[in-house]
Amino acid sequence: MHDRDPLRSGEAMAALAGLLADQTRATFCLALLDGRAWTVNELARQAGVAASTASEHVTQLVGGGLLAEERQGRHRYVRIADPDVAHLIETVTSAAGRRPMTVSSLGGANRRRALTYARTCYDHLAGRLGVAIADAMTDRGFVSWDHGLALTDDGADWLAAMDVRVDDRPASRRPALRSCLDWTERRPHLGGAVAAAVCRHAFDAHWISRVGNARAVTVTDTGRQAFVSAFGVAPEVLDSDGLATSGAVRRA
Amino acid sequence: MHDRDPLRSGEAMAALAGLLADQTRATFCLALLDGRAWTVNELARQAGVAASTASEHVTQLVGGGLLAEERQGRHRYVRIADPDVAHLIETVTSAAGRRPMTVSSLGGANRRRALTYARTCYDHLAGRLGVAIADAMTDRGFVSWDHGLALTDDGADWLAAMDVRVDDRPASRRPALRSCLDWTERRPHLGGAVAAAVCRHAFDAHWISRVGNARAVTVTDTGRQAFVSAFGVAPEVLDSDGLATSGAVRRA
DNA sequence: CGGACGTTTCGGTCGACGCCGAAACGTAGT
DNA sequence: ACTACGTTTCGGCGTCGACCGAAACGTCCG
Repeated sequence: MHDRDPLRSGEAMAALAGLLADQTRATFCLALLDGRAWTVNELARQAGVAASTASEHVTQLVGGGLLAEERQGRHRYVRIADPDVAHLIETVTSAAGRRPMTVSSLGGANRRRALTYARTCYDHLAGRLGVAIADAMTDRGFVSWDHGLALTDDGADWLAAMDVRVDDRPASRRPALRSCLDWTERRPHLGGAVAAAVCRHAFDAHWISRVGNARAVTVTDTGRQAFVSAFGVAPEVLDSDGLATSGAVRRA
Repeated sequence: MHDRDPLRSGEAMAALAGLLADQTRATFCLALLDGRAWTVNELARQAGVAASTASEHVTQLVGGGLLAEERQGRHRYVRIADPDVAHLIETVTSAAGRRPMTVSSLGGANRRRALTYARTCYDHLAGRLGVAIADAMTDRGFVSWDHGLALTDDGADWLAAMDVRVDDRPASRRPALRSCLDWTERRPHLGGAVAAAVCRHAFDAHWISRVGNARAVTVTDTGRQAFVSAFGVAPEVLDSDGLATSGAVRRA
């Protein structure tokens, strides 16, 4: 067994991918994409495994640098370590979603509905609301897709006018805007530092609030007004049960 | 065993990550990042496994949609299926490279040198040359990093003047420009459709040519002139043995 | 036709790993 | 101090999958 060039051999990549290659750990990561900290027990219940099993998995994920932990009393809270990891997980899931793979079990389509409306994706908005925001900002000329995704000058002014502060000097060169494929809408929504700032602002201004302990969020009445007037989102999109798929196929 | 919500469970993600979670398959993917088609035997030798083993791995990767195959006579050529897959692999490797993980074996540092100078990364340029091009295009105002990575109007004009045709309507919304972390330089170079067009043009114009059957490329004399005059790359960067790290820490 | 060569299939082996329950450990609250 | 509860450690079990060599299969070429 002659040792191989570590650069060409996929040692590190295989080790990292191996952390995501287990159904239970993958479920953990998906759950943690809501950006909040979960306890070991919560994760165990989410994935349907024993607490002892969950503990071992969490230890692995923390050891691999994917999760950061914070111990408080008898609780052990874990969350996604940093935006890079969130991006990694998003990339893998969206790649997985677009690939054939065995079969889609089609079950549980009911519970799905709650999540398709509006939810958080790590630290930004996703679901029909997230996609609608992306569309609306495009229509108003606040973001441009022409040469890669970018915030326009108008967009920067508009954010400043709303007093949305974008974290401009984060660690590790996080992009201001990123396109993030939405796995329910099958269309892109906005990620990156700007989208995170918008999401944070939406929570702070009580435009949206969490429902239950999942990723799902609801839009408040004031939020409804704000999204329609300031963002230019079509009102019917915000009907929590509307089947109108908004004005799709615009940037097809 | 009650079945779980397929949206929340990491079924698909675990399956996809599992394809990359094996050292041998990961090595295949890394090798295939040069963008060309390899035969099963070549991959087997690259990873140091038997041909039969390699065949089975290739079948898995093709079945998972990561690789596309093309059979010619008694040969079976495989290549990365599409730019999305290349992006996936790049994301995982760069995430793996920035993570602690066990230990870096530090061996094979010699062979590394050949690759640090200039190489291809799927369909664009990487290595010191790739990073230098990214820096130069930034300095000349052809790309902007302010609000996400974007090609400026000057950049578009400049490309047109050089007769570099960018594939503008590809499948699956490929971004025009992407930042791609370089694992030898530890700094970003340019990926995406624009960078692919530049790379293709560089080959067509004989600015660069492949050396051996690896990812490494050399810069020709005409290429040297072109990179210095048209791109504004500092000449010393193109010295194949120069230790000058260019004018680093510019966009730090 | 017959050999050379790239590829694939098939058994079979072996190690790695996910899972559990039971018991131990720590913290928090009564 | 005693109880409750979240977490962790430890054996042990079962499975999955990576690997190889040998043999079969195709294609190309002399």
